[in-house]
Amino acid sequence: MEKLMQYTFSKDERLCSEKILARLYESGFVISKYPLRLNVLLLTEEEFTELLTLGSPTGTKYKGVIELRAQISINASKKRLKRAVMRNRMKRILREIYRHKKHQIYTDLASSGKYAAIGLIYVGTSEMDYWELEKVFDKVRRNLRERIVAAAAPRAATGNSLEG
RNA sequence: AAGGCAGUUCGUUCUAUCGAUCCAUGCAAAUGGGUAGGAAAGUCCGGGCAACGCAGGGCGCCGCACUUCCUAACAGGAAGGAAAUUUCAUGACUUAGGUUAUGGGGUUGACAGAAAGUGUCACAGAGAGCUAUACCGCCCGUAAAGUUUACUUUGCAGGUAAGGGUGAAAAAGUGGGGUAAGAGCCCACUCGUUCUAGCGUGAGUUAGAAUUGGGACAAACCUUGCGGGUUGAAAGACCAAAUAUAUCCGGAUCAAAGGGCGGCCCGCUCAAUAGCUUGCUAGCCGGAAGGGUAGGUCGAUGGAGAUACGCCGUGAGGCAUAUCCAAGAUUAAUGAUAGAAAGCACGGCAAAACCGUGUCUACAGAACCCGGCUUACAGAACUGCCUUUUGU
RNA sequence: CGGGAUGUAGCGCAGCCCGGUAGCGCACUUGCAUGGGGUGCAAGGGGUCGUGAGUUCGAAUCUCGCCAUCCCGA
Repeated sequence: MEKLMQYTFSKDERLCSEKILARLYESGFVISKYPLRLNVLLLTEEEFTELLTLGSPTGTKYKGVIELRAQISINASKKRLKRAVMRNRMKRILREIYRHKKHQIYTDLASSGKYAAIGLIYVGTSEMDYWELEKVFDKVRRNLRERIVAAAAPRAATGNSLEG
């Protein structure tokens, strides 16, 4: 039962704050594996709860069963993919992949006590299959776990640098 | 039956699992329902809507341009006119190739004005534009020479646009008369222009008369007529949050953000509320400038709305009645995966049925909303026309 | 979403307003000069003027429709 609940993708899981997005692309680190590109910004618990209340206008809290650990924004470049149909299709496939795989990222984040803002960008110039893209995503996710573990060890240093 | 052209319509469906968004019900959990196109595209026109501006007129700028109608409006559409082009039939001319006239059908287009003015017409050619132009040629006169004694050649002064040549284009065309040779110089027909009459709402058309008739380009400047206030949903209205008023302008206030003198810069001088460190700080309202915030609601989906039937109109379309509500996101939904079905193509067959195979099933994604235009589009169906073949 | 500009030889550009010959620099080829190379000099080749129509006797140029690229606007 709880397993099925993990596959949701509601508004609270999407990154909407302009402020955080600007910080993400300015000071977040990058994991790149063609045709995907991942911008990640690790956050503290206070920052993340503030982000959640900002997203909902009435200040209502997230009522899901599992605890949220990340917000994501999925994009496809207009320069790489000319047609709007292709851009929409790749974004939808990426969203489905993230929906099915996000619990693995959540467990990685929970093990080191971190929260994250993620920007997932499709930088390919042609369309791809769901299954091909899932393989690439797995590699990117494994890379991300190493980075999270590395960031958890010198915790104070990274936290200060993100503040500035 | 096949192919081509034009037009119209449609443009995949179902099931399972996991989701997204909106609406309704509900305290909640949840349940039920809706969810992309004909072009949503290009952003090429026209409107609605919003803010700001606005005495009236002129100039300028931009756009449009056969006629009548449709429309909220339009550079859109409908019907018509004239033209161009293509095809067929008939007639005439020609040795043939072909040319030309009339009529029918199809297609096409930003079809006002060149007799208001300016400009351009390369190269070639004698000459490229209001009574133009004489290179070759033709003709008259005259002078010289030659001789067959009425001709030839050359020069000079004229006439000539018929013939040659150049060019995209050479100053209406064809035929006849006329003449020294020629010429709309005269005549007939054709074309053009103007006028009159009939028909048509009108563009025009038909008939008659007059007329020598003054190229092309306005998608060159321009002229005439008509239209246009500017900006664009990032318009605009409101709520929340946040901040800092140094400075400048105007006003309110018992008073103060200054006044007076010399022509100006500038200098001198005088006056002023409260506080205290006695020369510094500080007060209200609106605007400019600067700073802060980066969230939400409305605008925003019931409309020049869709469907059906009836009437009017050649048609675009209009009127009346009935029924219906049919996407509404905002880091941006309308999906992903799997499996069937249907269509299509190919093969197994000569055909049908059936079976098998498949890198087949397009173009393409709302972003305030409508009316058009343009462009893209696998495949399917229907209608009209044309061509070819077969049968009667 | 709303504006604007550009497309010409392998590369960078001019010519377009006001129509008639497509040109400049670098690069390329050949020759000369040098013992050889560079440099220099001379000659030469190479362009559907992005694309499809229209106006015109004639279009890179004027007009319209498409295509591609780039730049602005919170």
